Amino acid sequence: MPQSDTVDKILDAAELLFAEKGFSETSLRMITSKANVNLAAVNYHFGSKNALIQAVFGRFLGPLSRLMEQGSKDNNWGVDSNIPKLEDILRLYTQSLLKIPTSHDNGVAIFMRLMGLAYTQSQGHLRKYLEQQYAKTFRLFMYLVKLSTPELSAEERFWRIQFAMGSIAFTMSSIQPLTEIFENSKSAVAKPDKVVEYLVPYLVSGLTAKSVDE
Amino acid sequence: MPQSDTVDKILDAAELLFAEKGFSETSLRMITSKANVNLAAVNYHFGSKNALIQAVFGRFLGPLSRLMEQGSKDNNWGVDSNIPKLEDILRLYTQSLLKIPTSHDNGVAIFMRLMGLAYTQSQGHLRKYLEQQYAKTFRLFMYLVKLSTPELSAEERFWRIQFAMGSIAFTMSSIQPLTEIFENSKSAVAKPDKVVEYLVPYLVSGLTAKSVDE
DNA sequence: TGTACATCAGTGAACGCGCGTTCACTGATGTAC
DNA sequence: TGTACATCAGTGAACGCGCGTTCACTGATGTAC
Repeated sequence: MPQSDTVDKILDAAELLFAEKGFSETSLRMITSKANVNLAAVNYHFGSKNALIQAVFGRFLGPLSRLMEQGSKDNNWGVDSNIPKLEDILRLYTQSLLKIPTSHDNGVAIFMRLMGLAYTQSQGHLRKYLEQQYAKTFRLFMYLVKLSTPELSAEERFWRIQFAMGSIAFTMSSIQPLTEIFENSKSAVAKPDKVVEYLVPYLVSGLTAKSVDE
Repeated sequence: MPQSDTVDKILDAAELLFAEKGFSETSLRMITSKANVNLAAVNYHFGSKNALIQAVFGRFLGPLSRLMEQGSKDNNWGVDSNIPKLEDILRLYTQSLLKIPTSHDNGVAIFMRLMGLAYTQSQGHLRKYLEQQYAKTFRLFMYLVKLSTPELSAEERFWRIQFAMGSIAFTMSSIQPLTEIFENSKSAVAKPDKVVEYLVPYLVSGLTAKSVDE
């Protein structure tokens, strides 16, 4: 045991409970008792519940955004009129998701669920934090999609990206009770990499559909 | 003024506040003070906060599910090998959404936001209520989609419908701060019927994409 | 090497607060005879 | 028509509870001289 793993124990427990119940519905008492640490330890190490929520996101979004930006750089996308194919962008981004190091078995499903919650639960502080921290990654994504779908109007592209975001954030977040995800699910169906296989062609086809503007 | 409009005043206020903040984050005191009614009136008329949440959904899902089932019947879908086109199914369903009578100007955006919240916030009682009340409507939809996409495997169809649900539920629910939806938005972009115009071809194209199984 | 002090992770108990719900009560309207 | 009672919408105040946060404190480890 390292000299202090209290911080990680809190993050691990909080991640699971937030994903299962949501932010407001998870109390610090639930988190600290699951993590086997003192109630006051959260405020000692993180300062507040809101700061803990942000730390949970930072722990996986940091690596994720680095993977995505590195992948884009490795492919020289956007450099010297090197235009990426939409499918390759989506595949890089979804594959990056699967590569994040996680502390639980179903880490990816939990991350997707958390991203879905971040989108829909009105945690003003969290929205602000995510915008500040990851605006760069998001703008890069928008730029690459723009390069690969020149036929779309800016407005239609905007909406289609929103639709696609919805598909992704929702997918594993709310289909079935999370208990089924946590327990070793009987059906192979819920395996994240399998779902990604289904997701990419769906997204490509939706994003490149014939425009209604035409 | 009718002899008692307290019930409606509560539902109107609750609908707006739930859409804006979420269920757990909205207190009965916020609702009753916005509605200008007594705090105890919620428990008097509805019995509990959970029952109020369900009533808010019932008020618009009732008409919606009737519109959808009637539309399907009018088209004779599924009768005498009368197979609907996927685009027509989606168009009927999204048009039904736009037809629900609402008490506010942005009623449809609010409904979509609420559906998104119902999906993602872990309100066990709400999930149970929706399943009980609207299982029939949902099964009809699944059946029609199955008729119109015979080329998909059951598994891939299942996932694609989940993706599509995600797009719909998310779309207007979380794109921009709701304040912008409530205020007379400067951009015509946020108009629900305009967005539906964009949504349908996206969904059709995604749902009918070439299967990865092939 | 020994002593004094500083730092820091962690703790147990309590704080005030806002929450959903309950309860005794009011006052208006309807009903029976 | 008048009186007695029942029904029902609504109310004001209080209830106990769980919440996030705070605070004084402990004890182990590191540092200075």
